[in-house]
Amino acid sequence: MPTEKIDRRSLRTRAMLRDALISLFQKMDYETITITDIADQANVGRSTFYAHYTSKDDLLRSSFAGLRALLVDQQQEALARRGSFEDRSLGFSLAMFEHAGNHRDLYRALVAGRGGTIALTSIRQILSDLVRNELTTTYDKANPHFVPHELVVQYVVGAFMAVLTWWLDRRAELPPERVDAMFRKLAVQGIFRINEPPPPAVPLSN
Amino acid sequence: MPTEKIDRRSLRTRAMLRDALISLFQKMDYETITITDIADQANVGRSTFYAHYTSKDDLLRSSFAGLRALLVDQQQEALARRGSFEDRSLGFSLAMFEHAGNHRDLYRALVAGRGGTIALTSIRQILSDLVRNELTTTYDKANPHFVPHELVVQYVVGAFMAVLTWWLDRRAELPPERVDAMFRKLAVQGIFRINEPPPPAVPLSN
DNA sequence: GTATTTACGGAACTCATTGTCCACTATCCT
DNA sequence: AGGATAGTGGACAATGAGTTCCGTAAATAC
Repeated sequence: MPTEKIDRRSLRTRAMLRDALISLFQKMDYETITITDIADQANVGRSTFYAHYTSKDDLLRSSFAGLRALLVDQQQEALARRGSFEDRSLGFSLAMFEHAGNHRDLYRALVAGRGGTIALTSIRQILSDLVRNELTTTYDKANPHFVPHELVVQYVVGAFMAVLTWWLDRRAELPPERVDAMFRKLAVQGIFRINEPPPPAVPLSN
Repeated sequence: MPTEKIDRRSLRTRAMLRDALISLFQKMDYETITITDIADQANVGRSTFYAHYTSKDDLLRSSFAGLRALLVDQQQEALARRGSFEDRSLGFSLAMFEHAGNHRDLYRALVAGRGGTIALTSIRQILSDLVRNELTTTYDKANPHFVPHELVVQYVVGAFMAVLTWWLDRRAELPPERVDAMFRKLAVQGIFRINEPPPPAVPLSN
């Protein structure tokens, strides 16, 4: 069992520190937040902070456990569905857009500053694992030995992260389903046709 | 004329500061570099630094002028070429891979640390401008009013940056032409087929 | 070539933050 | 209840950010 009975006090203060960081995130840039700020906001001694986390980054990184679980679920569910390849692929996408949309303010604060780096890196890491896993069960069989596996993973996740941050910067005006559909159309058609001949000339007539 | 005759001494010290930062980049993380370090490395007074730049970030950002010019050239050249849509599209890609490959050590140092953020953001900005410009002359006509213009820009640039950093992390083993080809195949086919029906079922037989 | 303008150096100073330490207290666990 | 564990708040040295000032050096203007 992974739960090694941690003292309630520890759990409490850790939660308070997490919440404090999230609160501060909405008020100021991540970089300008100091350990003192966090400790004050959490009503906790500064030395207490160091008893649990080694740095701001450490604290931030530790706050991405739930998200991973959520996305893994969604992926499993999508893969288990019937339907075309595109319907079942990239199952994390919609869930991620929705999650980000629901916590829009937080995410936008995250993405904005330089501190977004850690957050985005964490998310990127989670998504990379998902995509990598998904591709081993699908893409590989269809397109063996053509483009390095990991290149496709990075391509897809990079594109996704870019669309996600763009969407958030735009105040998430488009409904999640729409962005999701657009992203996946771009991505899936790009990924699964690389063995085919190039597309025809551009249809200027219509 | 944009050159407002700047004192030679200024030009010299600015160059020395730039070089100093680049040197230090190879030795230590961007975050751990201090203004003092830069000034020392450049053999310049610390106050002199502040006479020219307001911060480390400011200095770093100012070091991306040449790159932009190079990439714009490449794009123009590629667009002027004859050939298929894919051949002419995304003309910055190969140039960027080659530039990064030639200055591999520097780029890898840039990408590695957290300070890469500023560098990567600068590059991302440059590339976004290029792609946006390119799409207004091509993509728009082919796929009007379907996916927001800017979404495609972000999608492409995000994917590119991800592939680029992955490639650099891998010590740039693949030749630039290869990565370029792979990236553009993924990107172009993904971008220019969004009006067409979905791809056929996966060819498991072969 | 001289005068004027501009940049440089370097020290001094203020301020904010980090990270560590310690003795004391509060809380939990069983 | 009593030992273990966690939290408190203050003191501490160390580091770096910016700013200011003034004497000196170098470039530019004419």
